[in-house]
Amino acid sequence: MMDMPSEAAVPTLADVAARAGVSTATVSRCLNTPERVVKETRDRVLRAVDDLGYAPNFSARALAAGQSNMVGAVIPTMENAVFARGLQAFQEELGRHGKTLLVASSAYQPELEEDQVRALVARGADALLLIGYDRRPDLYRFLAKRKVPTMVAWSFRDDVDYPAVGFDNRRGMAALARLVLGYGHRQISCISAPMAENDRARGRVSGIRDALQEAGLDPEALPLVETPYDIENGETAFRQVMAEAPETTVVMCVNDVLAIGALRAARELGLRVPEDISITGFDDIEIATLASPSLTTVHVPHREMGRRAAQAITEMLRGAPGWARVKLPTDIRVRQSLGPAPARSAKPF
Amino acid sequence: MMDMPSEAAVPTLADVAARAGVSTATVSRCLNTPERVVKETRDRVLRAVDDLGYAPNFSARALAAGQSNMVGAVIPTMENAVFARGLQAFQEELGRHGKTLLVASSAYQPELEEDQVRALVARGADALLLIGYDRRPDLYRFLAKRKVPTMVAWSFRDDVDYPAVGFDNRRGMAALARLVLGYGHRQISCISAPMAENDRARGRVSGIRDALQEAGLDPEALPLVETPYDIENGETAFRQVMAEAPETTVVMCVNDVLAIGALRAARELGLRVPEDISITGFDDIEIATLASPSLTTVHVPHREMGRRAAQAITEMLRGAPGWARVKLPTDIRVRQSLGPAPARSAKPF
DNA sequence: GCCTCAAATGTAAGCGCTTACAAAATTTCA
DNA sequence: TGAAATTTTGTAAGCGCTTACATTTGAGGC
Repeated sequence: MMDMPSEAAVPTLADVAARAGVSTATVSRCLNTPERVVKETRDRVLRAVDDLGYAPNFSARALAAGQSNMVGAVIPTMENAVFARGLQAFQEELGRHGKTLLVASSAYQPELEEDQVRALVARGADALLLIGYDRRPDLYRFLAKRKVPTMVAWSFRDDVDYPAVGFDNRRGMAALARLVLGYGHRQISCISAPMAENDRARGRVSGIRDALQEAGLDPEALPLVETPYDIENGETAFRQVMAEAPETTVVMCVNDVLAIGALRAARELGLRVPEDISITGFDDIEIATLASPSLTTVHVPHREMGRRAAQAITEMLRGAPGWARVKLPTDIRVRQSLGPAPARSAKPF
Repeated sequence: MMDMPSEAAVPTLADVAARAGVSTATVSRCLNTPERVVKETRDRVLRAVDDLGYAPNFSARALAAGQSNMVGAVIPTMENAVFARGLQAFQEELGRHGKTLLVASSAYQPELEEDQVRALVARGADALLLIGYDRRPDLYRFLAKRKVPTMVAWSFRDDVDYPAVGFDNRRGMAALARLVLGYGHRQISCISAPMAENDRARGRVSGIRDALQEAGLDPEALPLVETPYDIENGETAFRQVMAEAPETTVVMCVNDVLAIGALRAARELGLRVPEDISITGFDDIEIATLASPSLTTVHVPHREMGRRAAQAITEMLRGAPGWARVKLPTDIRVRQSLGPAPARSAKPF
């Protein structure tokens, strides 16, 4: 090995051109628009490419062509499975269209998300995938000014005219809440992620309230604890809920991770699920089936969402007219953690 | 909105220079080596940057400077938590050093991994993080030729002189196997991921054999089923193991995901864990604690590995002498899924 | 006050590629 | 058969930035 004198320098387009006896323009065309080059020349060029082990320099290409074939995504976290599955599908589909995915995570911090977005744009991302709608108008303005096609995922609102591939968090949760009510529960409590910067959490909580209202219950009376996304926090929150609203018969969590925590806390408190108390989640990630008892939750078509998002972005990049808006359906997976409301001795009779 | 005539073009270094009344070189220096510019000028330039909302074009920067400040990582899969946690830490630490992470996944396919590596290099990755040692010499040669500093993670071998941050898969598993033997088990079976292209799986299986040998048992007699990384496959494999070696008292799986599958299959078969059969995993990902019974497994310091890998790569990039080699310790987490070997009626006595 | 030397800034040459536009080669058709 | 139309290839001008090297400016010493 020992550092060859030089020679071994990385080959460039010009080297290929020289070896094939053509101009750099022709080599470039062979690589990008082969049909515009006569077969004989093309073969010669491709042989040179092979011989030299040439690989294009994407920075140069991006600079010259004014586009990078790279799309960026900023997700709240890489640490759990919520986004992993959808993102994997997103990446696969992008790959099919010759594009690369550049992922960044914001750790659920809005300022960090802004930084990451700007960084991705600076790095030349042709388009962006963002999670949910909640962010400062500034950022949207920046994106519009730079003309970076952007798409929202994991959320879908009929009333906002912006490219999106997602589902209706509110309706999905409302459907589950109706089912819960159907099981006879009247004392519903809720554990939510912080709602301030998170339209998905907000939507889900609203969904519960919608169902309460329909059932003639007071939506504002819903006992609610907010806590960051984390199993441990789910445990703590469950304890808090049970302390504040001991008559609770079902705890609806806005995501599976919190629900798993709640499940664990219930066990520690000696409460049987679902005999003594029911618990529900949202997302239907892997742990929902693994937990025991397994978790009743709202299923989200993660992979399809990723795939559709990639297709939509590809179309936007091709300058397709109109805004891609795809609303996917969610459905409910009834598992062990939800049961009929117990008759509570604490209840007045 | 409606497409402003032009004007709104993205500002460049030259625009900033013009507005600040300096040369582009000075602006560049303000951004990259501020200490080489006198304060007064610097302030003026930075104000111009702000006014214009200038953001550097990284493609151009990468092209001109010959380095991208981007490091790539190719992991076998994004779909489960094994790599997510470590990668998150890796990314955070890189960010601290002003570098960005570009992730690609190979879906456990060697050819795809090669493609991804080449793609990352073409995209200008300054350095690469790869999982495990197993890959064609070709690729290593390519990397050496292009002089891309590369580091192996999630695996560590004393006998291979290559930058690595990992742990000794073999020793880690051997330790667990010794513990298992200590519980009185003599009929050990194993479920492994495909070992052909996966040195981690191979190492772990060897670890079991080491312990068997020490205990005076025949390491070659170990019943072994290989199957791809997936919960369902773990279930199937468990059934297969029990069919082929019904006297088994403990099934050691080379990772938690397969172990979870085994756990589930055991339940379906009406076997109590750990009373009738014990099951162990490797990795200590989240589901290990969530499963019920919880999983006895080998704990891997994922976050620290990611962090250290980032530090090591940063050093290599700074041209630090020698090869960064960090071997991290693993330890055993004893949980419910491992119990004493049952007295088997099938045993001769 | 003048000269030396260091610090600050400017000049301009690329980095490797794409792509208008021009030139050359080939085909078409009267 | 030759001019026009068409296809293929070449020429060269950037894309936005960094960085040797040249130049200017200012400080310090006598």
